[in-house]
Amino acid sequence: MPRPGRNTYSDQKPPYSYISLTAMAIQSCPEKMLPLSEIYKFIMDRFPYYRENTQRWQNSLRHNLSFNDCFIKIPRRPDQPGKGSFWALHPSCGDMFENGSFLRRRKRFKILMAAERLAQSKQAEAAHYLQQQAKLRLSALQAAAGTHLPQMATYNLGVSQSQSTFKHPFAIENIIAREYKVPGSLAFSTMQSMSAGYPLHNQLTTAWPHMYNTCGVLDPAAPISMGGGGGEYSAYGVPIKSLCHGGPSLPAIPMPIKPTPTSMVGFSALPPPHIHAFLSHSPQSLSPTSPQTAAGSLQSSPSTPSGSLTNSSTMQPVAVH
DNA sequence: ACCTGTTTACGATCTT
DNA sequence: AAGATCGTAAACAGGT
Repeated sequence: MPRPGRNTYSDQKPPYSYISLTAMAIQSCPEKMLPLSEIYKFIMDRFPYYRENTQRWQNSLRHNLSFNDCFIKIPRRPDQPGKGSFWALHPSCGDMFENGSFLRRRKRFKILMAAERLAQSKQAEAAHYLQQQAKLRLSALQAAAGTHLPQMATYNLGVSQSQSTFKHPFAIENIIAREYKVPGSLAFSTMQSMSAGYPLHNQLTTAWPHMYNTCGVLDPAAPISMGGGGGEYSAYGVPIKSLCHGGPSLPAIPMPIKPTPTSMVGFSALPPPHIHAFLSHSPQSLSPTSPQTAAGSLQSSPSTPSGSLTNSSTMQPVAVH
């Protein structure tokens, strides 16, 4: 693994996949969306390696943008003249990386097809039923014992807690600032950040607030088609295909290769991102970084040591198969 | 012409 | 070994 210089990886190839690099770029801007040219620029600015052979890697990068469901295309509004569309991260794409490596994802982010969603909804029903049963038993126990048993964390879902402190794992300071801090162990810290949930709805409400309902969750029932303007655009100028690659307008769910123990329990219904974030975090892991601004931290204090994440078991968002 | 975006194909590498 | 992921090349279409 190349050891980075103060700000960059010098001329060596950075240990990040194009997906990571693109996500970094998108995360680095306040709007959480960037046109292709700005993504190029971000990468070239920070990684000299990519100042050469631009044809090659830019082609690869474009391929990744189109091919991977974790990237969504947001068309420019009439008041945003320029070439090409904006690119953003899908609200549910955060849980892609593990192993502490940005070279390879734990699983590929993929949008579910209708049949898979149906199977999932059935699992969700079962999960809900089991949860209700557990609640009932708990209540019965409490009543019988006349005591107040501690609430199960599962039922104690604060919504606001994770929003203000948590930084998306693709935030540049989360990726680079901590990299190599403690060789061998830092990757693990980063992994914790990457595999945890995050309130991506924050950024998406910025990028396309119209697609979010009051819970801050991508709303599958959000206004879709609006006649007249060409048919394939939502009421807010977002092309349907952009929101859901190659399929109906359904929320995307990361698909693990294999169900994990936690996901097998029955939490197959993907919780809203903010709840998922809460579920995925131990209290200690909520503030993974030192207080520094999200954008621009790379330039300002790249060597600033940041707090490492504590180990916490992560909850996989969904089980399919 | 050039840029952007999509798609297909293939080989390398890694994980299970 | 099989499958998943990644990187690369290339063809093509559409827009500016």
